[in-house]
Amino acid sequence: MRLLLIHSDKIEYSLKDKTRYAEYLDNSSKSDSMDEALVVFVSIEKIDEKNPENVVKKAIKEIKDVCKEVGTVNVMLYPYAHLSDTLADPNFSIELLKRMETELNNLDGFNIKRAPFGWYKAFNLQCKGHPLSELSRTITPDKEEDESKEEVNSTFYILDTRGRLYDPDLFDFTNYENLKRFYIYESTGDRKTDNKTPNHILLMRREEIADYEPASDPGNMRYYPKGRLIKSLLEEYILKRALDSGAMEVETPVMYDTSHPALGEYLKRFPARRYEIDSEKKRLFLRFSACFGQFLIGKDMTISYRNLPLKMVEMTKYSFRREQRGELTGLRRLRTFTMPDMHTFCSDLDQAMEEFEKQYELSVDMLKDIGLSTKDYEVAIRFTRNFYEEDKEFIERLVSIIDKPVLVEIWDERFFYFVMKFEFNFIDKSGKATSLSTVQIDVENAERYGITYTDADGRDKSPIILHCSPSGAIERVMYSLIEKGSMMDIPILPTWLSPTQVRIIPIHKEENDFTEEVYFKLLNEGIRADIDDRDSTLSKKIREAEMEWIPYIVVIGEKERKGRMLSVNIRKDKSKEELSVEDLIRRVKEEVGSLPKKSLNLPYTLSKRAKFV
RNA sequence: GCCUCGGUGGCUCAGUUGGCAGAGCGGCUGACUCGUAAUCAGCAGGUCGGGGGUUCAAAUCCCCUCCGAGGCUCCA
Repeated sequence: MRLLLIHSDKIEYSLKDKTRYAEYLDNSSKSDSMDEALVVFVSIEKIDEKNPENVVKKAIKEIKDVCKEVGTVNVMLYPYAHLSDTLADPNFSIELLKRMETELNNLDGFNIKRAPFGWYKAFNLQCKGHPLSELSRTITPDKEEDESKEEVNSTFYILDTRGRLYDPDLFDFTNYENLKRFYIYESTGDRKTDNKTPNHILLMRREEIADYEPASDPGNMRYYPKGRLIKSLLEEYILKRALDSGAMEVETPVMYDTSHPALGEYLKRFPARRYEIDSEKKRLFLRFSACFGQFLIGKDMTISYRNLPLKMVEMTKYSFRREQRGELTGLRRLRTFTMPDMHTFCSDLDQAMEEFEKQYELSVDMLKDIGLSTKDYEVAIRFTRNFYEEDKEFIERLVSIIDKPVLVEIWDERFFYFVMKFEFNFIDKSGKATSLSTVQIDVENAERYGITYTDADGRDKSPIILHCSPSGAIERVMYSLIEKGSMMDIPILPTWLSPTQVRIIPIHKEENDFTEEVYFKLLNEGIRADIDDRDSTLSKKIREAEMEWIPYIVVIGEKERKGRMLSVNIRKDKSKEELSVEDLIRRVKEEVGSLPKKSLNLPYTLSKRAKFV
C-alpha cells in the first residue's frame, strides 16, 4: 500500500465519470469537502492481498501517528491509483478501503470521510506547506502469520543412561548443570542473561574472524581471511564426511517461485520468514534450506527400492531466513548462513530409524573432530508418544551412545511434518541454547512433492525422508568454538582450525636464515606457519601470538640457531619444550591427522599484514 | 516486529548544568637490537552514525531514521 499524506487547509472533490470499477453510490454523495484535514491518498497494491488485516493495521497506525504529529483529527481517505504500478484487484481494494474507514471510525475523536472508489473526480486541495504537511509512506504486509501457530502439547522428561524417564523437576541435576540450564531454557520463558555482549562477538572482531557489514542487511556478515579460512576448512570437512557416509553432492537453486504448488504448501508447514525478490513475472523467495531443491530432484528421479537409502547433500551457500531484527546475534543467529543439508530417502520407518541412528553417530563423531565433545553440548530427542511406546529401546540406545542423560520432549500427537528429531545444543556461558546437529524423520513431504520409489512388489510407494544437518550451520559451529574457547582457562582452537598453527619469532637479524629455513620446512609439510619479523620486542610478540590463540609459538635466538633446536611454547598445556623441526612437524601433523589442510591466506611475514579491525 | 539500552579518531572509551572535541591502543617517524603476555619519544588522524528541529551556541536537549546489544518470540 502506498500512502501520500497531505495536511491541508481544505480538500474538496466532485465526482465526474464512472470507471469500470466504480463503486455504487446513491446521489447524495456526488461531492464532498473537509476543512483542516489530513488527506490520505491511497493506492492498494497487489502485495497487500497477502495479508490484508496486517496492512490495514499498519496503515491505521501510520495515519494515527501522522495525525498526532501534525495535530489534526480530520481524515479524508482518498483512493488514488497513481501511486503504484502494481495495483491490487479493484474489488479487493474497495473492501480494504472500507475496512480502513471502519477502523478509523472506531478510533475515538477522529472525523473520517472517504472519497468513492473508481470514479473520475475533480478535486481542490490546499496544502498547508509546513515541513510535515507532505509525507509519503509505503506499507508492505508482514508475512501472513503462520497457520501452524496452534499450541503444541508436549511434555519434557529427562531420560538417563539406564532408560529411566524422569520428571525434570524430580531429576537430580548434580553434575549435569548444563542439562539443567538447557531444560530451563527449553521449558520456560526464563531466558535471563547477564545482559552483556556475548564473548564470541567481541572475539570474532578482535581475532579478525568475522564482522558486521552495515552496508548489507542485518545478519549478513563479512569474513576476514582468518574467518574465511576456518569456515572453509569446516565446510570442506563436513561435506567430505557426508560424502563418505554415502551421500551424493548436488547443487540446487537458491530461489524458488512462491506460487509453485508443492512449495506453497511446504512454506506453511515450515514458517520461516523469507526474503522475497521480484523477477519479471514471478515472485521468488530465497531458500531457507535445501529441502525443496533436493525434493524437486527426487520427484523427477526413477528410484528403485534397491537404491534406498538414497542420500543427497548440499553445503548450502547460502540459506536465508529473514529472522526478526531482535533475534539476530553475532554468528549465533544470522539471516544468511551456510548449512550442510542432507536428505535421505528411506523405504520405511525401520530403514529410517536405522539411518537415523547412523546419522546420529555421524554427528557425534563429526562434532568431536571439530572440537566439540559430548561434554560441550546437550542432547534433545523429541518424538510423538506413539513412537516412544513402540520403540523405547531405540531411544534408549541413542542415550547410551551419548552416555549421559538427555532432554526428551514427547508430543501428544504429531504436529510437525516429522515424527521424531534430535538436536545437539551448545549451551553458552549466559545459558543460551543453540542447535547444532539435527536429524528429523519426515513422514509427510515425500507425498507432498510426489517423490516415489518402486518397491519389490512393483508398486510405487512414498519414501520416508530424513532431514539431516550433521553439524548445523557452519557459522554456529564457529560461534560454539569461539564461545567454548572463551570459557577455557587457555582459549584455543583445534590445531587443524587454527589459522596460524606455528608462529616463528626470531630474536635477532642473525637468525633470519634459520627462521626462513624452519618456515619453509613447515610450509612443505602443509603446516600453516608465519614469521613475526616486525621491529618489536620479544615479549610483545609473544603476547600478541598468545592473544591470537596460536597453538605453537617458536622462539629462535642465538642458542636455537647454533643448536638447530627450537624453543616451542605449547599453548594446549602451557608448556615449553625444546624440539627439533622434525619433532615439531610430527606433532602438528599428528594433531591434524586426516583433517583438511589449507594454506594460510595471509602474508607469511607479519610486517606485511594490514589490520582489518 | 515490539520493549530496554547504546553509537564520539582504525579499535576501546572519557567528555560535568548546552560554551575551544580528549586519552590509551593501533598507524607513521625516530631512538633502542632486545630471550618468553605491552620499550621510549614525537607526529598524523574526528561531518561526535545520518537527517531535521530548538538555541546566540548542540557530541550534549527534542523528533525522525540507520546500525548494534539485551529481552519477548523463534531457530540451523
